[in-house]
Amino acid sequence: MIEQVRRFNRTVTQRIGALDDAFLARDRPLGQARLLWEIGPDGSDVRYLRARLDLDSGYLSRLLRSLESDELVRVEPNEADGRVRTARLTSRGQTEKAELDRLSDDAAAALVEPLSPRQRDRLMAAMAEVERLLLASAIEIGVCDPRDPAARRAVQAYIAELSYRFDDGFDPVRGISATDDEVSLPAGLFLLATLYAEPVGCGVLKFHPDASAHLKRMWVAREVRGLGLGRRLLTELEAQAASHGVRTLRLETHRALSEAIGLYRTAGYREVPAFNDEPYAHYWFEKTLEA
Amino acid sequence: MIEQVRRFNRTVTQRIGALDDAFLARDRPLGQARLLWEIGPDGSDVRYLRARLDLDSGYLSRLLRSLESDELVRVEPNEADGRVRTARLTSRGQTEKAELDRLSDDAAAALVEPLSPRQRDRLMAAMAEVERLLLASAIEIGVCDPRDPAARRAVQAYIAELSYRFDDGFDPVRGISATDDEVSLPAGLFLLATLYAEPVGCGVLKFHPDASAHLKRMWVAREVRGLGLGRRLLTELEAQAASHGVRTLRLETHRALSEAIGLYRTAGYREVPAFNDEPYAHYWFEKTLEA
DNA sequence: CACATTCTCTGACTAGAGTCAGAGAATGGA
DNA sequence: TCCATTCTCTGACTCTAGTCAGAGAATGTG
Repeated sequence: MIEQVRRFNRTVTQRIGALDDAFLARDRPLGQARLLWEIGPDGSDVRYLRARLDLDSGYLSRLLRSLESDELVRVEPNEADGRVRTARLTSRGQTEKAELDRLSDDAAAALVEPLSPRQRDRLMAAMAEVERLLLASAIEIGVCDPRDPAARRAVQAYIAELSYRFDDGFDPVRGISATDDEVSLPAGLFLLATLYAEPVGCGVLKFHPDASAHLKRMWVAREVRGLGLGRRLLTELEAQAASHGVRTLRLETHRALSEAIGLYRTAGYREVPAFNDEPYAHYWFEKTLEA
Repeated sequence: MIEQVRRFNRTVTQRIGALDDAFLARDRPLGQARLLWEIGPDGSDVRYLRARLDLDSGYLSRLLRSLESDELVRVEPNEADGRVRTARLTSRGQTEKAELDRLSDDAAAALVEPLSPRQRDRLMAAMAEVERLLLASAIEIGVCDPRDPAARRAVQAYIAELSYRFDDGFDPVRGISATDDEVSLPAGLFLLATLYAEPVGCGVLKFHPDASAHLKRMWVAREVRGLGLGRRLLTELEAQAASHGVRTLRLETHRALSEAIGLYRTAGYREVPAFNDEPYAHYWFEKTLEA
């Protein structure tokens, strides 16, 4: 298997990487080209660019100066915060970016050109599959403080999702609580899944004194559904629970969340009578963890 | 379709490219690491390394010096030709290379680690498919002088293949001729397929005064079979023939070459009575080209 | 044997990519 | 208001990668 990954690696970097680098940049240093690309049509704060491209602030500053002297970019103060500066593409910069885009398109087209229509179809399908699965493998899961901004965004997305899907709406304060303290160690924990530092999933545990735990806030972002993230989160939550001495996991869920219900059933949860009065619940589940 | 290629590109270079570069080299400049890798267990002539990695001779020389000063490589004169020098790994160099290998393996393993067994299987299959098709698209086809060393190697491989497959052996001088002059323009042409500058297929045409041409020397290297190269070669030969005013293509083939026979049939060639006395032929085919 | 060619190497460059320390302005919180 | 922090920028570096010209030894060829 590892041999396959490495062979793939070799072929792909030779074929695709070559296109990318020098090619795409048309006499422009790669760093500048990447930056031009990342600024985008609406401009970007310099600090965002720094974080996104993971550049040294001095280096980024110099890159921006050189793009400015080519009149491709304008860097202007941010009106909300005087320390921050915002980079915007000039109209010349937009033209240049469109040109880079075109070259990249051409390179991609040249790649499939020698293939027969059937081979092209198969290549597209296989590429989509590889991309999907590499995306899945790029998702990182870890325990995180619920006060972390990324965790906050995850919970907000979770609430927005439920409000949208429940025919009766969703008001988080009406349900069983999951305060910051309740889902921070040692009382519980917050598990966050991120893709390139963006939150794409979460789940929380509240530990109880009787070696049981309550599972809540299971959420998987729409853009990464179908990648098995729900199951990965659930497995990891169970492992975390077990390592904290939990023997029984309990959870409740809403009838609208059919994928979640399916997930719980296939993961070995059995339906039990209502063990609380959560207003948004229609199903209650329980699973005994292996020692 | 182009969008798919570019999306793939982005994801893959982010996930796989990252592994490769700095990572794999463990504090060693990438150039040195690549060189260490390319020298291989039996050593390599410096000129081979230069051609293979496409490096400037001065640059390569300096890279070798730096590897020598780290005692990873020994460069010694070639006994057969005093101008040529041969680079060999020292035992320390071999250890270092094994270490790079191990890191690369680990990186590949980490890539698949978050996936479920089923996802891994699908990823492996999709990677193999992408790799295969990108390899196919990397094959370049062009008219070439039959005296070119790469063309010579192709013909030799062709002869070796037939000698192996024909139960009655194969002696190229007994068959219909295809001399250098006969398969050079304007009398004919030699079409060569190369993969990374290595010959992997060929085919030749001999033009006749009656607007017909004779097709010979169709060969596809074993390592690239199943990539549709035979059909690509045939299509290109037909296009070349048509552009030289040919209306009728003729060819003969041996009963042992079943894939070729199938290819000719599905490409619109119809079997005709023997039109020559080629001693190794069992089938004769003909196709009228569209104007 | 003379002469062109092949092969490797050295010297003298350039450019891109990136690091590190610190200055200076703006901001936020005690 | 003071002080720590945030954000951007400049100056002074390093390292890798790569180019170009030419020297010098060995080899092949008419």
